[in-house]
Amino acid sequence: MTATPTTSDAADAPDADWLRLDRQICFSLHAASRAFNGVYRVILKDLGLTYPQYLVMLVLWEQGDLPVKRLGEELRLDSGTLSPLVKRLEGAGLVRRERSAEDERSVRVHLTGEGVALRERALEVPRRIMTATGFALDEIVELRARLDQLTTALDAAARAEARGGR
Amino acid sequence: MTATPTTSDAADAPDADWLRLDRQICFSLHAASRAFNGVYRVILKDLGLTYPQYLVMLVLWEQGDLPVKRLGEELRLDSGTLSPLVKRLEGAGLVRRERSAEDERSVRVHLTGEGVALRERALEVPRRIMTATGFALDEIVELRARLDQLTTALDAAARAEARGGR
DNA sequence: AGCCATTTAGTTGTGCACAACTAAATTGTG
DNA sequence: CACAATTTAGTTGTGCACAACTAAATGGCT
Repeated sequence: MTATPTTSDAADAPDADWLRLDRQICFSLHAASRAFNGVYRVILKDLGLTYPQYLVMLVLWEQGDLPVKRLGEELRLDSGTLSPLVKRLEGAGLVRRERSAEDERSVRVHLTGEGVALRERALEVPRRIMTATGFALDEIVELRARLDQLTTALDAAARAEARGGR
Repeated sequence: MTATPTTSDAADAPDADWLRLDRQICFSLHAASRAFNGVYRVILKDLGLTYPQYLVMLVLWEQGDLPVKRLGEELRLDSGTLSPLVKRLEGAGLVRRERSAEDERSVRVHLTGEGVALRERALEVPRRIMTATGFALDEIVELRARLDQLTTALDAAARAEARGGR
């Protein structure tokens, strides 16, 4: 925004400006994510769930019992995150973990009666979140589309960077 | 999106639909945040920095030496996160921590020569990130504005929820 | 059958986020 | 001045994210 002596072309601004801009972009996303997390934290406290635990329960409510592998695919999380998380859900009595009979490697996560029952109390959560955002439904949907687009591009780029480097 | 027997008013869809929508919204933001983090992780590995450490360095490069308190305000982080993070930066030789003489409570974070020097190598980071997003500059700026708007609303709502509850 | 690569969970270690708390210095007030 | 409230860092404990690794089961191949 400020006048820059080095160059006047917006697409090729001085590095220092890019660095300042970068601070604003990456910080914005980071902050938004944590702010969202904070709202969910407050609202979900009633249910005794954390935000990632809520995500797991949403998938189970929607799709029924699943092996840990499938849960990880749905949520883009690996076993290092899911294993202890699911154990905590089991400790809370919301799910059971059962080794599959056909494939002994696989562990299927089942909702307990208590886990199914919790869904009733969760039904009010989305509306409270919507209200908290102050956004209209179509704005949310559009933002979501853009974020998904971003995620797809970033995932591809991360893989490319990891491979080719530089 | 599917036909719903219970009601036909979009603004008052059945709770189950809202729950499914919620899963999509909160997951999108969560995933985008982690995807962004992943790209930064790969790119910053060369510099020996994590994403939050990079944020701290950006603030210091931009604003010069600051007390921990001010850093926390800039980044929306508390001492529980910043104290160990800054110590790791100190361990890496990038900053020094010094108790203020005027106010013994305050600890000022100073860039070392090495910390200042690292800025040169960081100058290429923003362009690589921009490329990774696949977004044009104006798209990024617009997304950023929307995210900031979201953060502001969410922070206010979290405070309101924490107080008034329900 | 015997062997090897793959798949699936889990474990370990590091770092971040945040709540709840402590300790020390400072400020305000009677 | 004395004392209570506030400010500033730091510590502790819990949970998430992810890399790197292990262990066990499976499937394919010769």
